[in-house]
Amino acid sequence: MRPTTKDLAKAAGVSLATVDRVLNGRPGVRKTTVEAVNEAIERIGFERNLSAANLARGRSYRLEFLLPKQGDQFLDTLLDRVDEAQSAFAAEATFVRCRRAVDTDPHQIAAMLGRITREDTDGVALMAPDSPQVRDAMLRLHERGVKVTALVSGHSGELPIDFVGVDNAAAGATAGRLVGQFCGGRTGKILVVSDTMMTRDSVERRHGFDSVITADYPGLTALPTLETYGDPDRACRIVGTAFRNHDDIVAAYVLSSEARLSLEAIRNERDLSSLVTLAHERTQYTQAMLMTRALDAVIAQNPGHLVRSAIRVLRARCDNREPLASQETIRVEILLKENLGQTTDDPPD
Amino acid sequence: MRPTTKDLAKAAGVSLATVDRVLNGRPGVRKTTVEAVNEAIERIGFERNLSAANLARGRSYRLEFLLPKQGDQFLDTLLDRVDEAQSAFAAEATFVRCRRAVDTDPHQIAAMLGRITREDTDGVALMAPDSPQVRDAMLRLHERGVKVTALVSGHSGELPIDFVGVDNAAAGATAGRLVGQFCGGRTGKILVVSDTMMTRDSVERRHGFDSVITADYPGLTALPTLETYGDPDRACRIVGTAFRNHDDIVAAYVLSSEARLSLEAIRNERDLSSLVTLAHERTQYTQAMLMTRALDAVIAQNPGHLVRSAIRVLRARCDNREPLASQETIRVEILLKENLGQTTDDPPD
DNA sequence: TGCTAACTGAGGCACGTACCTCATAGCAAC
DNA sequence: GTTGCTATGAGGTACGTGCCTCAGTTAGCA
Repeated sequence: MRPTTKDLAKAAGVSLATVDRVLNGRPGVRKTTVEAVNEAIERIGFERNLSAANLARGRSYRLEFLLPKQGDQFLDTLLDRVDEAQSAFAAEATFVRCRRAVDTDPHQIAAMLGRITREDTDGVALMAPDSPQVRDAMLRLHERGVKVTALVSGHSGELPIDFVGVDNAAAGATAGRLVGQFCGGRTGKILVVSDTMMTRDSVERRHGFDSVITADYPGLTALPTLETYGDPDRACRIVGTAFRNHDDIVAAYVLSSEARLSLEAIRNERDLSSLVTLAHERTQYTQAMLMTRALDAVIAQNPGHLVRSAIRVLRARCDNREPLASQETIRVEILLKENLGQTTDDPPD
Repeated sequence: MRPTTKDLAKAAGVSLATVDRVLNGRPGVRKTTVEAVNEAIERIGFERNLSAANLARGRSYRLEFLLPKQGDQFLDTLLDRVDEAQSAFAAEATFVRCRRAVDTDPHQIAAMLGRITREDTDGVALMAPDSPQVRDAMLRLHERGVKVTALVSGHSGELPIDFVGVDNAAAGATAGRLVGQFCGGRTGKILVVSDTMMTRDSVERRHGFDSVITADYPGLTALPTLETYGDPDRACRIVGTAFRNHDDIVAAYVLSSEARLSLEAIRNERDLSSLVTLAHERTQYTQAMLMTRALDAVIAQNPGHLVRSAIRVLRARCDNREPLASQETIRVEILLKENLGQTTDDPPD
């Protein structure tokens, strides 16, 4: 049988009350006594029974995901995973809500953050552009005692705020390496397209991508990033112009999480299988494109893991614990046709 | 507040005792009453409080990992992860032990399995060669009421036994695709090396690899698998012979989880950076080789996830639940220098 | 020496579920 | 009407921890 607090009390030669004070960091215990209890913990190998603790505490965590409204497929999967988490974590007294910003306007998002209070929310996971207004609102929210973490895309500056997502510079570098290798010695230009460069993830990916290409593939040149702003007409126009200006485009890299718009614009101009093409995030669309080999590879992050990780980080913060860094690192995944797996939805944690 | 069993009893118009009988599938309840309770569960959205249930039940799971003794690095990481799991799952009344077969001999392993009883073990995760003796012993163990799952490498035949590991055919196919793409149109032979082809994972990887190479890269030919049997001298000898017999080797693929032996044998003959090289599993060695780009890519499976997944599957079986298939799929990971991450040890779940 | 403040012990209730016993109601067969 | 059976209710204890109160002890200080 595992030792209980009772055993611990006996072993440390103190009462249950004192054990309780030490275990829960409550005041009113002499230093020497604290040490005696800690020594006894080591000695008899005491481990808190989490089930009992949770039960007794009756504590609950009210968490909120705040996501952009734009309807790309990656976001849809993310929403599905939040839904899943909702029921999965309910058994652990963790209640997850999800709201989508009505607007991508930073002021709007900042205003939404401003309306959140400790009364109804313990923690917030936010996916939003990197702007001063948003940063400011996050900071104020944090000061009001609501725990905050950035999701998928980080924020500049020294914020006392966690980040749950991939290392986007590494993701970009990975894309760079794959494009470089897949081009196999060919020389020419690389088309780089994104919805917007307003988010930090896009900027970081671009940097990572460039660093590999310029260092190791002198025959390849990455063109300046084209921004579609989510507008199909604009996408076709600027992509068309790029192809007219450069007749030696050998590869295309779509930075942003919404690949479809950009890729379809490119497909208007060229047969995708004649180019080396890379995109981000596993969606119905990118999976289908991988299967037909119109896409050569996809750089992805696991949405389910993102969501669960954000929840774990926020819960840890609510308990004033440090989140386990190693546990919460999100991997940069590389997907080919061959390792997609059977399922449409994202695999495990 | 979440509804409790008491609320459920009231809602269903029955007593707590009956609710308990229904929830735990105990006999002595009329069909119509069972239905009434189930209806009430739906209606009021009752969810069992796991913490309370575990506490009250005081149930524990005694699980055992049985791993081969040979000391390759992948196995070492796996052992580390089992150690980690040991403490991580202790909070959930799950006690994990780990033994290493004293011998790789199937009879020996079968004998070890034969000695396991329900008295001290609820479930076993086994990593062993695919042999009739082992299969038989697994089956008998299963019949004795001990839950069994195969780890990393599966077993042929229709066993009533779970498998936790990657789809090795897909892993091989992924390797094939990468080798093909990285060769970038070059023609020649591919060296394929393994410790042994006695394990099912090696055989499946080879099949997957061949299927992609023959289908999509007619200029490349994969040579017959060289088996080192873990013997450095033998490795050097057979690899040397291969290079003497074929002067157009452009790539090398190491099938087995121990890459070092084979790669060093190859390094004796050629500068690794002049070949496209792929190996399996993330180890200190393969990571270092990736960093120097002596290896072009590594196909990996997450050891931490393997261990946790095996534990979850066994626990589910102990409770006569179905494991959540989607949750337990192990991904085929592709590692390049760029997406290794910072940490030496394996990341998250 | 007394006083105060900090520390400690004893005990109890609560959390939600599991599992036990015992009583009783209903029903059917003889 | 007795017996035997099943279905159900009522009530209890237990699990290990959190958190509370209150009384009692000790240490430090004037």
